[in-house]
Amino acid sequence: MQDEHVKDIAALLKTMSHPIRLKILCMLQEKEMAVGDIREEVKTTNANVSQHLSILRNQGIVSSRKDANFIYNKIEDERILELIAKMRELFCEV
Amino acid sequence: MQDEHVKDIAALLKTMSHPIRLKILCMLQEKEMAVGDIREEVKTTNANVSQHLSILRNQGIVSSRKDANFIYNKIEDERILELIAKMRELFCEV
DNA sequence: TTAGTATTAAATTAAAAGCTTAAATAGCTG
DNA sequence: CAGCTATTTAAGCTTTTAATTTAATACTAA
Repeated sequence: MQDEHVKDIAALLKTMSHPIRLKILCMLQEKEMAVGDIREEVKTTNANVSQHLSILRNQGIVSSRKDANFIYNKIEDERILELIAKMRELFCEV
Repeated sequence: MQDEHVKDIAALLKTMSHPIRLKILCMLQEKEMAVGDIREEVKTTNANVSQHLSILRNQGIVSSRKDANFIYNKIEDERILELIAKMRELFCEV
């Protein structure tokens, strides 16, 4: 693995390494969700969820679409879906 | 994914998300290495490598054996090998 | 247009992580 | 034992990161 890859992947892992952000990514595996929906599950403030979402968007992991008052978020990068699936397989099952 | 898993995996990712530590883990995929060997490749001080290794050991990711003056390190957790292989496949190839 | 809801931005404060340097430990070898 | 090498630990300092609060913006529907 070249240094440039190491740098990029480290940055990706760092973005994913916050419990709230990781949980958001897990929830977004199944369906797209608005900020309010996410807030209910992770038990924090709207503003806090929004901040974490913007970190995920800046990394290119999550994308958003706007519909009326709501902004729906989903995982943009297919590879993240695969990576999380692998982590589930390795660390959650059996 | 339950909250406990989220917490554990987030901690694991955090440990792996430092460029030096990630590079160390990549190097240890192939063979065990002493602190000095690692230092040559990551361009920092012995003390710094040692500190990063102790973080990796505390997480249970890396184990060490002593031989004469040298301490040889290797990846202890098979799942980390698999996870890094997956990351390579997703983010480094093609 | 106004009230209400959802989202974002900015600023502050507190906590954690990282690097450097220097000192300490452990084991080999002459 | 004395000197050398490899590694670890500790202290001090700086930089990042996290969480919270507050203010601002955007849109909808009555």
